[in-house]
Amino acid sequence: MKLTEAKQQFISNWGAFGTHWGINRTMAQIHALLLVSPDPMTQDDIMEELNISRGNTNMNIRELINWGLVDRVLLSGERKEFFTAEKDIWKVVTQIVKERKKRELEPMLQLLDKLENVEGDKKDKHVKTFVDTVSSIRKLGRQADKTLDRMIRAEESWFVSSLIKIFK
Amino acid sequence: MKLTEAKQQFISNWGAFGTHWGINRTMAQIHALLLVSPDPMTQDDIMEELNISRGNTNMNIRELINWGLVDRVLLSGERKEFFTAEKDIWKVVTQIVKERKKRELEPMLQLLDKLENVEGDKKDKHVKTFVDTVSSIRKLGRQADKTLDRMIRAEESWFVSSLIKIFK
DNA sequence: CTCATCTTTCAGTATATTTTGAAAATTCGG
DNA sequence: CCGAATTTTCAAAATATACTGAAAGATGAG
Repeated sequence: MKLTEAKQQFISNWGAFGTHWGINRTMAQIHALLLVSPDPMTQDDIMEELNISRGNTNMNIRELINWGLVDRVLLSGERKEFFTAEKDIWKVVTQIVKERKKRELEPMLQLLDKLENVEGDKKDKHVKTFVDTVSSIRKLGRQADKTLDRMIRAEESWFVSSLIKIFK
Repeated sequence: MKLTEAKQQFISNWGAFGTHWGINRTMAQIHALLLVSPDPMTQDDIMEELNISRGNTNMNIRELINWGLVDRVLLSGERKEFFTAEKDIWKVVTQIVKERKKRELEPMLQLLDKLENVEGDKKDKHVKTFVDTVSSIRKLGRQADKTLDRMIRAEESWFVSSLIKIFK
């Protein structure tokens, strides 16, 4: 397979993959494109390569920057802004975990804490099932939260090094 | 907070949470409802509680069954079908991981294997960056795949017991 | 076998999300 | 500063996704 085709496939599949994870297609595709591009690219480069509008490109680049996955780069002698993606995949994963934890897990845990204190007689099976379910989700969630914290703090690749040895 | 309100909040927030993970709102809500319900429920119970149509209810229950998160239950003396959700949260997580691994991670790894063998001179920086990126994603993915396999096979709660001690 | 009950399907409709493109705002070299 | 180049915004349009409800299909008690 030729590079052009391979690149095409990578970008298109990464986009589809992203949609299963609550990330929109275009955002994932721009990220994929930057990941496999050796040099920083401009908005126009990206627009042309992916055949998308200026507005769409701009919005999604901004979102990628918010997620900490893409950086604005200023090249001397150039008026335009250039963009580049973090290439260290471990850092990418860490960054995504960090953001999703903050945006999704933490608020959910706060809610569960509150819901666990529902009024009512625990002998009522409706109350009991509710409290038990909420409580077990909360406990698992808290544990996941701690584990992810550790992972984020780890300098070295937790997933790729520690786990291999420990669990084999 | 009263049980009715707490239940309402749990269901509604679980639905919103689900949408960030590629699961549709209704499917997540039905799951949430069954998780906090002590007894199995019929389609009509679910329709009424969530104010959704018969067709929608039916489709989403089926999907939950496909995912292995909900079971059809036949109560003796009853003509109707009843539904119940697995309440052990660890099992729920394991089941979800298993399905998503099969549906998403494995096909992606197959693609990456193929793409890593792209034609072209590795001295060309475009080829090099592409191969390096694909290769590092593939390696991390393979590792995740193995780790998840181990997690799925584990009888005991890998997340809640092993990791606490090992990484503290 | 019959028929009332329950389940499934799916075309049409509604809703939500994404994308466009042109206009407004900003930036910076001269 | 000026004005061309560049970036950003956002209302409208396009697309994708989810939901409804009625009709068709399946089931099982009698």
